[in-house]
Amino acid sequence: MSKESKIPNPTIKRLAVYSRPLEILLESGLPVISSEKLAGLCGVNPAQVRKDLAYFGEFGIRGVGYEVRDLLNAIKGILATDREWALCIVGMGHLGSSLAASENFKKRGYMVKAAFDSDARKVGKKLACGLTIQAASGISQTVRKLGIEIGLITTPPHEAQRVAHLLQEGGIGAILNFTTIQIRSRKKCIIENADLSVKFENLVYHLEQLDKM
Amino acid sequence: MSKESKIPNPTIKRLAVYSRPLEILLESGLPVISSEKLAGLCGVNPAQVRKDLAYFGEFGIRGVGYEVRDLLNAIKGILATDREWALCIVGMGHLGSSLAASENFKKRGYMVKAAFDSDARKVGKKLACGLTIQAASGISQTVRKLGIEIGLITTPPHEAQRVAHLLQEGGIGAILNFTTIQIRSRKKCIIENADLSVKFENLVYHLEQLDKM
DNA sequence: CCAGTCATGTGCATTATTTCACAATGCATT
DNA sequence: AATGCATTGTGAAATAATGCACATGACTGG
Repeated sequence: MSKESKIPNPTIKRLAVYSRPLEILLESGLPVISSEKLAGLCGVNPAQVRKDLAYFGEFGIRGVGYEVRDLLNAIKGILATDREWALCIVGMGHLGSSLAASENFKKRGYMVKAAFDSDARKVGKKLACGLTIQAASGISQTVRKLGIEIGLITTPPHEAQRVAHLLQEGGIGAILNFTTIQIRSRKKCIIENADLSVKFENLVYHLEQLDKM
Repeated sequence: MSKESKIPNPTIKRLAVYSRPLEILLESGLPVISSEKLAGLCGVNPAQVRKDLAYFGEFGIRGVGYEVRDLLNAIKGILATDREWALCIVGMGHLGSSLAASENFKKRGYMVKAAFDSDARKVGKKLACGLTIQAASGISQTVRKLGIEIGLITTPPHEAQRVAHLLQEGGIGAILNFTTIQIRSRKKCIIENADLSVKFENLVYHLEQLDKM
């Protein structure tokens, strides 16, 4: 139904990247920036910047550039980061706890509404952010009751699939999977992987290539 | 000089993904797996699996599949994850600390050899992993002395560029940048970004698209 | 009001990546 | 040894993403 002329996924990722320097430039009071300057700050091609933005409308002024404030607002609107999102975290190990504690997320409107763990010894513990760790068995119920939209999975790999299922039972819309296994789902639910070790191995491969030369 | 017929980067990332189920399958004792099954486990196309592997040689047996043990070893060799790598972490906030504490990394051969912070109140503190937090000013020296190959930057964004410079001064080979800004470098140094908020915004954009329908 | 300058928006060529489809080949069975 | 079956390895087609190059439009100064 939607006419959406299919936006490439890399474009969405880059919009997020563009928004970072724009935030800084806005604070520094710069009124206008060219695609060339912005591209330089983000390490991409200027034509790429213009094309990415052009998917969503004409935000620039020919011969001048883009108004920093307007462009940033436009991007926030496109990415839907101009509102709050309700989150939960499953798996209160080192990573899960550090995410729960992060002030950065809250600042960006990602509100951690619940924290779960399947380890009975952790359940009931109070986190620095004020939340109390709940039993993983109650995930579906809590997700539904609190209207949680995004779930972070930071459990050991073998629990990830089961947890994903529980989250989906609760009607969650998106999952960010930090574990090393791929989650499979039948329900309509967006699943994004954030397996750090993939990043590491990528790095290490390229390092090794350099060494060989 | 190297004839390397240019391996696509997505291929490298997928090799890492393939290795996860293979590790599990190896433990479970399965001797052989087909590209179709492996592809299913990883959520990719079977032809993709075969082509990815074919870049590096012929690992399969026609009519049979791939021997799990051999294939896993081959992938580990390709990715260079069959040896230890020396790491340091700069920025001992929530994220940096949780990475330092992670047993997973150590298990995979990523050895955290040093931890830095520019906050004088944190310097000298002892971490659970046994390391003592050092002053950021000593980064170059320590990196060089300990032969550290990979640096993780988990500082606030405005410190990232300066830290990257210090790491490079120490002769580091690769940087994994967790901050929201892009690092620029003149030296030959591999820089990979692991900005979590980009993942979030991607998720949120797609969620919003679904809601609109 | 006109000419000059600058930077956007975009059609098109190029490059990169994925997927198809099938020939080649190993194994099991007779 | 020959036949049938299963699954690889791989050209070639299809799809996706990037980058070039230039026409277009906005602002400036005379």
